[in-house]
Amino acid sequence: MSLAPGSVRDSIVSYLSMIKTDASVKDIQEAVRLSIGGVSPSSVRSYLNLNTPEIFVRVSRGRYRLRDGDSERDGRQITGQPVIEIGKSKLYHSDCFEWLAQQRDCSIHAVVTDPPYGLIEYTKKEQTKLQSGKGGIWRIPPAFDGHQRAPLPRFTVLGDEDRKALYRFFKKLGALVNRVVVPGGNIVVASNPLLSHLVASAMCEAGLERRGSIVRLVQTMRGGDRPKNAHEEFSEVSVLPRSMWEPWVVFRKPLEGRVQDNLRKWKTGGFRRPSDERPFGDVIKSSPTPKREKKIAEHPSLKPQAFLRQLVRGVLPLGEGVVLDPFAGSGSTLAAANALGYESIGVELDQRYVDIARNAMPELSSIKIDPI
DNA sequence: AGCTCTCTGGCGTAGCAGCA
DNA sequence: TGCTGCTACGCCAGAGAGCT
Repeated sequence: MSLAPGSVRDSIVSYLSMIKTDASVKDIQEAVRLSIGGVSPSSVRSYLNLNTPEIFVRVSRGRYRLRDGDSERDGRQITGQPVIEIGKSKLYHSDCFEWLAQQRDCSIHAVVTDPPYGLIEYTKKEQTKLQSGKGGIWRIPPAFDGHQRAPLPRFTVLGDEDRKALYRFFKKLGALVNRVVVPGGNIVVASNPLLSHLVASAMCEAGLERRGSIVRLVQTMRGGDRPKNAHEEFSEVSVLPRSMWEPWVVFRKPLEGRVQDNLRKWKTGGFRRPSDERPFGDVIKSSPTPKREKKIAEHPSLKPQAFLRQLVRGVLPLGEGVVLDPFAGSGSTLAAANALGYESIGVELDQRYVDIARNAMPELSSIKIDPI
């Protein structure tokens, strides 16, 4: 009998995580048999043994349990003190899902974040390859004009299962955020034209209201190409539209009463106008992230301060409250909030980006940007 | 971006040695 | 004697790289 790769592993892990204690090899074998059918007993024994101590702990002869979560293993914290505190900004080194699960209801007023898309691209393995500049699924755009370009994630490598995983990822995020954010709070999530519909439907299913998109007008390197192997024959064709914008999907936690009630009680329920005369608009002219900012914070998807500050300023209608970035990266959103005098919290899983954020946050927030 | 080809490494399985 | 620990091995999905 041929099993799908990983099914024995998933079955063992699922059983041990369910019983939350140790079990005998015999019990584990029986659980695997009930779960996925007849499996060679030696496969189960072998799998347990080969993955001890990474995944399993051998409690005694013939007895195994699941190793405790990552947070215990690599020193990351779920709650506790922030690892970086600059001005009114705090950065926690943690898994944001674990971190959000520990937070009080209604303790955040807005969320601005650029989550990891593709997921594959942001796994530890692919990140290591990206940092080493060799291998991996990050695509290096051609240097046709003599300029070296930064690696881009290849969203097209996502298959059906990856898209389902992405949907689950955003639904889980939406549910956690929905509890932690106050009624009327804005949640703005960076996306791209190929995946924004998935983000929107998952977050809405989690209970958030979709409130349109904010368009970051920026020339990207995605799409626009002529048909492969027929460039000359179809020189007038672009297979996929060249992306000249980036959608930031806007959600709102359902209001409690009227907008004015929310504004009085929670300080949320709308966007802050750039000026008395101008409403907050859904198109923000932008440009690629300036070199000097990339030099300060070497993160593959760093967004420019000029753009982030307009966005972060807008999400707190009265300029009061706490802005959260659960995928803080090198802390650029926190830097923008700090420059505006807003209170902000970031959560970042990767120690390397936390290390970068330590210097990047004060440096990015001290950059002078011309008033809007 | 997307296709194709090569080849690595993860995974499942078989089977033997040794322990309880 | 039965169960567990451990090693070797083969398969194949998918990573990596090159090309258009």
